Amino acid sequence: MTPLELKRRQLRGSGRKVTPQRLSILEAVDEIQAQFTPQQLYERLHKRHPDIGLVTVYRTLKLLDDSGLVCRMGQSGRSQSYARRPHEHHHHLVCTGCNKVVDVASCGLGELGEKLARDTGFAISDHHLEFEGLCRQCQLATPGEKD
Amino acid sequence: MTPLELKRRQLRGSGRKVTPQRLSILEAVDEIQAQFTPQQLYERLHKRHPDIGLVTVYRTLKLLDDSGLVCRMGQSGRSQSYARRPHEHHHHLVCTGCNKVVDVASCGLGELGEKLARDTGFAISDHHLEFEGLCRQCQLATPGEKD
DNA sequence: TTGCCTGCAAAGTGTTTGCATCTAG
DNA sequence: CTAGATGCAAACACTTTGCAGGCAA
Repeated sequence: MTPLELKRRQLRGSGRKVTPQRLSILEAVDEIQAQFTPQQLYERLHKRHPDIGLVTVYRTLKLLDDSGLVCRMGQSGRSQSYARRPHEHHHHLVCTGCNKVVDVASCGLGELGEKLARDTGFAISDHHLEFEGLCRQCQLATPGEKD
Repeated sequence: MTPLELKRRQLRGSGRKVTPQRLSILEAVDEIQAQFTPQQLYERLHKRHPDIGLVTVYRTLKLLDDSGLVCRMGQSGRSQSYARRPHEHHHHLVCTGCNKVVDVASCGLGELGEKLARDTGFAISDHHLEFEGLCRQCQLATPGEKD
């Protein structure tokens, strides 16, 4: 199955209409290694698809997040940021230099969660974990030099 | 040393001027068990100190975060939220019912971090961990009933 | 054909800034 | 006395919404 076909199914699977705009957005999201804001995705997208509006990007990202096809991250600067979503339960390792996002599958936090539940009486339902640091490339780059 | 005196020193210690507004804000922050937005803190503060403006709350929270006296959390709804900051390295357990924030001291993520560093080549500098669930009181409250 | 989707422009919302005034040190 | 702090109002930036036309199913 081609990647494009996969995306079609993912969209259909969440009960949405498959439009060219949505496919383009899904495709672009997959290509981006770093986290991105709606604005950034729009700019990138605009080169190849000048017909896609910023509003559609906003609406589609929210929709894809609801459907679990992209991952909403914290805010970057003043705006909300997103990243591609590859796995089910996962966490992130974010490069503070270039914003690259690496996915972390295992976290081994089950035990700590249980201890916390015992200690605090909370019924713990979820957790979020994020590591940050410099990726290999950014470590090699001259300190202070960006891009 | 009185709590008030402690706050004075904390402010002075970070090289800031000690103003009545800042003391009031620090005091109010300490009283709030849950995470809060600048707006919410302002409303609470406004009852006793009608002379403090919303802008000052924004500016002061940012300043206190820079000085490590409050803790910036993720965004709650559309706005940035904060919480009091009691320890050095710590994490949060947030109640999804009432927004109460419990601090978690130990996290035991050192090992996982080292493994990640080995596997990915990242120079990991920090991590953020947050648990969420229902606190005891919210579990007891009739489901669906808020407040 | 029908209901969801899109793009534009306008409206919202939370946050920041300019400036005159005030005050802690 | 001086640099930093405050409050107001205006400016901003990002996001959402209303609406007419378009398109997937």
